[in-house]
Amino acid sequence: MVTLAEVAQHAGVSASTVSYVLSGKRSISVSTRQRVERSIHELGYHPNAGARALASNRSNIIALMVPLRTDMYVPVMMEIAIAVATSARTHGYDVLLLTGEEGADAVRRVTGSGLADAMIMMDVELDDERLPLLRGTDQPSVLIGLPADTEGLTCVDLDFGATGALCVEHLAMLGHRDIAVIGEAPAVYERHTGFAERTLDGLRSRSRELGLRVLHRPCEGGYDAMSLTLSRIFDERPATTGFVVQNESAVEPLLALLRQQGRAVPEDVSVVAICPEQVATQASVRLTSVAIPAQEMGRTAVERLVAKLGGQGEDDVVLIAPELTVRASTGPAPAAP
Amino acid sequence: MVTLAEVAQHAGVSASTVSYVLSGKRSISVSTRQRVERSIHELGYHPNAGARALASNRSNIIALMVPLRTDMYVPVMMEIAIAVATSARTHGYDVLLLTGEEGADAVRRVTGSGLADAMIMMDVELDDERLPLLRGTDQPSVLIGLPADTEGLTCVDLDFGATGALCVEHLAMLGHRDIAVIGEAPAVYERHTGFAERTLDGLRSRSRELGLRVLHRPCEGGYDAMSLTLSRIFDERPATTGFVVQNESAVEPLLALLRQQGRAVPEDVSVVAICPEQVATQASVRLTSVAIPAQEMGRTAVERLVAKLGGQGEDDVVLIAPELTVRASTGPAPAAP
DNA sequence: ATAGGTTGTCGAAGCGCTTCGACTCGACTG
DNA sequence: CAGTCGAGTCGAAGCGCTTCGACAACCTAT
Repeated sequence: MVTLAEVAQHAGVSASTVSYVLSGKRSISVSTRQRVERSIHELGYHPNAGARALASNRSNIIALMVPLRTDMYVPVMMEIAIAVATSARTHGYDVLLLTGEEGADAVRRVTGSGLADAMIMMDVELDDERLPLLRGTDQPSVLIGLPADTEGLTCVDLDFGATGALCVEHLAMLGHRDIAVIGEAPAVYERHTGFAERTLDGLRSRSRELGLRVLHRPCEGGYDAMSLTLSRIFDERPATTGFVVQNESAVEPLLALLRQQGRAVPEDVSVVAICPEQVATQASVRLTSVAIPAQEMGRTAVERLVAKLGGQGEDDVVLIAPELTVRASTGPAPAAP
Repeated sequence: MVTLAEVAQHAGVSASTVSYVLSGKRSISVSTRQRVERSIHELGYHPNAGARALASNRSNIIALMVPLRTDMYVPVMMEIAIAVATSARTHGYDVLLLTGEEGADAVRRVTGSGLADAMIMMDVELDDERLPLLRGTDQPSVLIGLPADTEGLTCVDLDFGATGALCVEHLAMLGHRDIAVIGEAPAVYERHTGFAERTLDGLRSRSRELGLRVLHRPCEGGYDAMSLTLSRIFDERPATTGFVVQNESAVEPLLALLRQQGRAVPEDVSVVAICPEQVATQASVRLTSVAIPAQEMGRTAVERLVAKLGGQGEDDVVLIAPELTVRASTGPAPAAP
């Protein structure tokens, strides 16, 4: 293993000079710099991470806590994780992958040991047990998701309130008056991750302004659950012509069931989904949808964190504006019979 | 930040004694151990990761390289990644998340800097550019996936050859004679990740032994591609009654199209899928399938790696035996008309 | 009683890097 | 021309930990 000292000797300078070439914290003459850089290259030198962390008190590692529940929003999570890893690298950081399993202990361990310089937490619950720890430490952190109390925290999330509003605006504009919302599984509401409630709040208050009738039903994914939910919806509100779907795994069942009942999309009923682009474009009907901007969320979180590490960022909440893409699943409401 | 020395002082012993309490590498009297442990607890001490890595030359970190392509097998990848992170923790390791983006450079960087003690590589291609590096370093590594030449490498993967064979055996046993294989997207075959070819090889050779006719067609997922592929299959082999599907995103389209054509599953045609459990159980027909054992793969990879780090493991290939679960999508072949 | 082991503890020497103060040398100022 | 300044470089002091050799203190076997 090549060390700084060997590079220094090879280049005929002192170790500290090599260090300054690497960090750029003091000026170095062009000739020296080039000589050192050539030695580094020739010897294939890589600074030892441990030594560097010890001496500088910074590890250049960002910890990323992902939820353990692998049964939900998995593609979105993965996309965020990869976006975090990729952007972190462009800022000179590596990413340590923590699962939610350890919970608050993981936070203590990582901050206590100096393993990571900062932390990104995904899938934050409204009243998360890890939040007091984050507030109590001087280690920078960014949440992806929105807890109940954001005081002293930096959060990044899609503006789910605006997302809900946007969906019903689109349907209202097309003349739909009776809207059904296929929500996430009841478990999601019970866990209070918040985003589902926020969507609903935004959607309801905009509907009220627009004079729409809204029926909300949580729904586990899959055909059986969807079938039951759908028949109940039409029992209760036969005039329903617009659907907003937030549960990815209910999308395809919904489309299949509507087809089966002889209701054409978008001629008879319109469907707006809140889901990743990929789901929207690969469904059996190309879906009008509000995308979940996973990449942007990951990238933004890293940028915020790096700013804080540089002493510049301040605590605040970044809500990403939703964008609705019109595809083939929405159209004008049918004329009343 | 609490240091070893502070713990030592608090407990009234020397620093080295505290270190030996922590590592257990020398015997310590019960009374001293208890005193030290109490001090550690009271002060909330966590060993500094950088200092430890520097002094011991081991970081207790495992690097995990995931593919950058976020468009494929994503849920499986995520499940593996989480299984790796979780198992690694039970062995005292943390996981560093690397994306494929940096390619071979990432391998050099991580091994060169001592950032990680070992490495797990997912989505290995048949002739991967990173393999020479892995062979050339003394850093232990495990691949998830199977390259062309496994000499000097440790690999973990599902036995895709046996998987293909198992699928056709099941169909043959039910009396099906004409089998169509809906393969992965052409891009997968072109990238030579290997698993798709191995499935096909195993499937073909077993079919030959069983006297089955096999028609293989690669297929991008989605409805349009599937529709085209399906009509070509029935044009060429009208007697087809058995399907093996390896492309997750073709599963639902296939079922929908068959339904639409009036072919009942499993009365008229049988479908076997190679996919994660979740896809099999959530599809519109509960699918007879061979599961991709993501958790087991991740766990096994970590166990292998930890064994190698302990100087015990040897290089070899671990092929996980496939298991076929019979559900509602396969049944006896219809009597010939 | 004495040589030889064990057991438990300590001190000190690093691990490879960053960073501070100090030093040299040439260029500029008044 | 002396004094001042900035640019460029070096030496040395740690960062917090592990680990080796040393050394008491005690036990066992002769």
